[in-house]
Amino acid sequence: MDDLKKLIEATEDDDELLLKQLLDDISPVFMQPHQTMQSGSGLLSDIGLLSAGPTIEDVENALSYVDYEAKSEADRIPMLERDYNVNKANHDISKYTMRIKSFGNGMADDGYKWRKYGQKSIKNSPNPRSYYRCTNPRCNAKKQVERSIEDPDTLIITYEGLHLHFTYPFFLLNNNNTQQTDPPIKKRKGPISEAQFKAHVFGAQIKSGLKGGLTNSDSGLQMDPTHEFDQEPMAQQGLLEDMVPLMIRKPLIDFASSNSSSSLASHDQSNPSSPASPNSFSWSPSYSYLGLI
DNA sequence: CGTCTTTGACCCGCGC
DNA sequence: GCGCGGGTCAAAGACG
Repeated sequence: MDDLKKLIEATEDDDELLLKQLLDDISPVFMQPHQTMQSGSGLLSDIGLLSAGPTIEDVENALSYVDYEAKSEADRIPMLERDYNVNKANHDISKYTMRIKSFGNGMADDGYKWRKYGQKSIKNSPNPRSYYRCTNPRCNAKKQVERSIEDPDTLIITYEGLHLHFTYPFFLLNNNNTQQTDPPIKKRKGPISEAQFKAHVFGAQIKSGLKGGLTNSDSGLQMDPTHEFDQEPMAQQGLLEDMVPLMIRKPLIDFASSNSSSSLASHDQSNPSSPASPNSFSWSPSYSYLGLI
């Protein structure tokens, strides 16, 4: 509960708008996915389990998609090592663990802004693990990064929770959403209600997680250039951002619905140079907060 | 001077 | 019940 409270407090007041958008997005489209959602009895219950996330299958598909992309854009994902691991507890994935080749540099930089909140040395490993949290107060995403013991060039990155960056941007696709609000982010003022918060998260999860089922893989990447993307220096190094976002993007394909977009990205991104260091890793928070929802 | 990172302390779940 | 180890907090420091 405390966590929830904190999160709520952390949200900004323009969240209401965002919430609305998110809620609007909870359309059948989002729900169609895999069994995780459908099988569940209730939407809420499913979500409560966090099952709203993509399934392994989705991830795999997405990754294969990545490969595909790499061929056409050789420079974009070259450093990715396809080898990846997906941890999942049920059918859903609430956490992504992947290994990528970091050719020496800060490959852990996914272009998003994360705030490092801890670092720990891992037993039997000379390499410390770094903990990152998304800087956007509305986002509970966390990320962990550590260097592989066996291969120093390999980074093990784990994303946990839904990263808004991975979701919103993609909803802009096709439609010009008229209302893109991009609310300028103000500093938090009033907290939103718990219900709102949940709804918010809920919506976000659904989006991002959404499943995959989407069939068209192509659309995943085609986002409308007009939006914030243009300004977003996202994939500078093509790393996590390439992977994770893609994983989620692909599935989203049709979600054009949204409008949400917004801001999040621009907000955090203002600073192109990302803080991530070569060995940092980050992950995000998560569902646990809602845990309950 | 504000923001972000560092780092040790603290918390908590888990296995013995 | 206790110790270990991973995850988080938060004060202090570094940096721009």
